[in-house]
Amino acid sequence: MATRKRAAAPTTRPASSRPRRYWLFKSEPESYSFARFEQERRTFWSGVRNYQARNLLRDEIQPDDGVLFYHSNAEPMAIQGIARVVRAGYPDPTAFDPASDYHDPDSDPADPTWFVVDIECEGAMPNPVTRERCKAEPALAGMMLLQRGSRLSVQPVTAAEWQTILRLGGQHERW
DNA sequence: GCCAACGTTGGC
DNA sequence: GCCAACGTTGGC
Repeated sequence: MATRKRAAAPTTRPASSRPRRYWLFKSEPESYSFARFEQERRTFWSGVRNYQARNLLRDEIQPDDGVLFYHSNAEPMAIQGIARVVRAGYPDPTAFDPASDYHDPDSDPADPTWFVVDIECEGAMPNPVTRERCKAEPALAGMMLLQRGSRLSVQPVTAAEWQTILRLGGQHERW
């Protein structure tokens, strides 16, 4: 730092002034389905054990951001609905729970390795947007989800992709 | 720091 | 069930 001041300037802008961003969260329905999420209405997105995804959960994903809920390893593979981020990243409690499938004994509660965000259900797609449908849509050709070898379970979605998917899903009035 | 072995993800 | 792609681990 070039100079020292008694009070440092804020290093981040308030979340409210930041444009809304969009994300896609993958879940295998056998593990956690959109139907269950719809019933529960709110959940914390636990169990992510990949550093790239962790960085997004910890640093980038903010309240009011939009989330596409995608079923992977499923029939059909599809974006089933949308959610809204309601709490920014905080340490993943399952990492500290020896009884959890996601337990990570190397994660120190004083310096946590893994993070979650809270999301709230905004509703199912009237027409779930299948992976096949996405692949057929030229506007979605650049989607991370569709890139060869892409397997990030929490990934960014552009505003244009978001709008396209909501339109295809019949949800475009909502946001 | 390299890289081979291994484990996982997830579409097909 | 197969296997390509990717991430992690650990010996050196």
